[in-house]
Amino acid sequence: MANATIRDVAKKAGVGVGTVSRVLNQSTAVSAATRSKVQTAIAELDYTPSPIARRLSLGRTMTIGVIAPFFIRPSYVERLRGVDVVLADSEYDFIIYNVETVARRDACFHDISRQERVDGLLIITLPPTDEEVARLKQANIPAVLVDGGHPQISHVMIDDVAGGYQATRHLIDLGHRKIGYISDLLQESPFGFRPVADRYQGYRNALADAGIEFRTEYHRQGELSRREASRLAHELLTLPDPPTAIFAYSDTQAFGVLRAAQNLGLKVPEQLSVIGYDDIEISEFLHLTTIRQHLLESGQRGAELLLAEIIHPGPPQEIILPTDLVLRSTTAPPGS
Amino acid sequence: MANATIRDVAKKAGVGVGTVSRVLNQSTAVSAATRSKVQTAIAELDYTPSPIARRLSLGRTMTIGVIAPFFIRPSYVERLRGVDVVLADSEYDFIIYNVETVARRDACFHDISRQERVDGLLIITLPPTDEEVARLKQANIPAVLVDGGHPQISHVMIDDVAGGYQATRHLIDLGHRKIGYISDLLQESPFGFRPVADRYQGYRNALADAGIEFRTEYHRQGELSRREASRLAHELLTLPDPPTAIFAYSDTQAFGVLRAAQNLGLKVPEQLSVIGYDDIEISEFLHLTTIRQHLLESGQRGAELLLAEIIHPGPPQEIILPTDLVLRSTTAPPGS
DNA sequence: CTGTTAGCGCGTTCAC
DNA sequence: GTGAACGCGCTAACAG
Repeated sequence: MANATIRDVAKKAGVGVGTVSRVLNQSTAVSAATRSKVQTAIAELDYTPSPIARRLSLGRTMTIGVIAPFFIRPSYVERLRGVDVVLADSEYDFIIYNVETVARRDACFHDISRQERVDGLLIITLPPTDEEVARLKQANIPAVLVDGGHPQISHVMIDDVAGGYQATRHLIDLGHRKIGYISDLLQESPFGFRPVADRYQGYRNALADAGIEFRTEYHRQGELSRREASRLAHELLTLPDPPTAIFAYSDTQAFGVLRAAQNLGLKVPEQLSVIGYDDIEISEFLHLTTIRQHLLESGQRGAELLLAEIIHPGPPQEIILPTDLVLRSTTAPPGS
Repeated sequence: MANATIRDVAKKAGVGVGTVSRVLNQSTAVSAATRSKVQTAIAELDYTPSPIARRLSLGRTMTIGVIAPFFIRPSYVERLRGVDVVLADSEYDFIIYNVETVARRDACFHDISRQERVDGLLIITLPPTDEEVARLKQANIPAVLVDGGHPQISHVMIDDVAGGYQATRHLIDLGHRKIGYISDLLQESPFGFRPVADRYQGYRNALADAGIEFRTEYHRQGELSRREASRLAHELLTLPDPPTAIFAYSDTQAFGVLRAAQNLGLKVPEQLSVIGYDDIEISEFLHLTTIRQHLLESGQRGAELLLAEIIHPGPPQEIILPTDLVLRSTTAPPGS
């Protein structure tokens, strides 16, 4: 038994297909009598309109694309979850474009802007180039950025400058003056992630505001892994005048710092304070003081923005989400 | 400038739309001359066929649905990633149905089997009821289960009985005779997860094979959280005759056990051996001995199975993936 | 080999 | 208020 079509319903109800379509779409111009006739016919046939036919006719795909490097890190999943929360209750489906390489990212953008696959695009973390933005505009497909900014596109970002400031400031407030920073590679980040530069900026600002001079040797950059962070921390801690506190760009890296301290026999937080960034799941277990981002919320807000923009296009909006300091047991006054 | 249609291409190339369609679909019955004419026209117009129109005409949606409780635990993300690996290179899109409650799961199944939304369904972890299976069969939509089994549906499962056996056996081989097991709730698992029963069975089998009597008081069940596991472990370890080793249903719970041991001043692995299950990211950092599942591969194999089944439907297949023992530093001979 | 035509299922004028 | 006809862009079957 093939699925019933709108024609079957029309026939069964003794009306035209136009009328059926009208009751389906809440058009008011239908008499109560015929409306109920149609509705019972629909019920009897267990009829559901075909989404694909609907899309073709409407010229809208009713799906929104989410493009992101989801599987690199858990935080993307959390953002995606926020997106899901919003979209699940909408009439939109969403399809995921997982992008783990620059090549694939380009292919993805190219594809999307040419084909009519999505009604809107949610771009997580991967800042589009000006050219890509232009192409999206021209193809007239609404887009919003989550965790990334662009003057011509609506975006919701986390205030990473403030987050970096907050972390550093916390250390300063505890009395630290010698504060190391271990970050992701500032230059070579594959997609040019903004947060890398922003958190660093926050670190610098906090130092400056407190009248603490920035020391080049206290800033180490490396690939985003625990192992590498551990190596970097070891360098920092074996300096002639080592820092008494270390701020790590991510919790993962903070764990590397913890490991290095352990290897050197340094007690945390008595002899070394450590603060991370992200508040991933395991951080609570390890009592890591860290900066929490409102990841789920950022996904939600992004999806809401996009939905709104699909309805009425407007000027680019900007939403900035704050960060929270999560106080646990890896930070304390120096030499306590 | 609206996107070019097949008609525009036909006109520009001076041929009929049928011919254009033929070169698009690799039909061999086209002369080299006209084919190249068409291809240049396509290139000049930057033409891409409309997926939606194609779908309507074909009667296929070219998308496959993936339904799973993704965001509850990281392991789902890993499976999903495997799915993505396979589907990204296919012509299928995939859309995710995130299911976190039984109600939503039912709604999801209902929806999918009625509407023509997907060409195939990948169901992760959520075993469908017989009625749901029947409905899928009737709606003629291919489905495969990942991390779940059903006699009438192709599935790829991880051999959790063997995994539970492997974990327990490892402890026995080290010389332990008093082995506790902390598991998820056997009865009340919301969706009736199979792994819960299977790992328990593996535990029992290993015990039996080694001639060790099962002791009820050594088996504790509780909700899947570190906190609860910690509480349970505390109970176990304060028994008059406490176990010398504990097998935990998940790494998360194993961390709870570790915490309990720490609180009681028990040295791991000298005074207590602990083995987990999953090998989540942080486990390596914490040196947890555990059982690793081939999660990504299970997603891949599932997607491959589904794709194959969409092409030629056949009898249900079964793929069983082994588990690996990952030896680290939380297990040792008793009293070592 | 290739042009033409009839659907795919629905939304939407346009007359009645 | 309501039915009939047309079009969305493409594929497939049928002539030629």
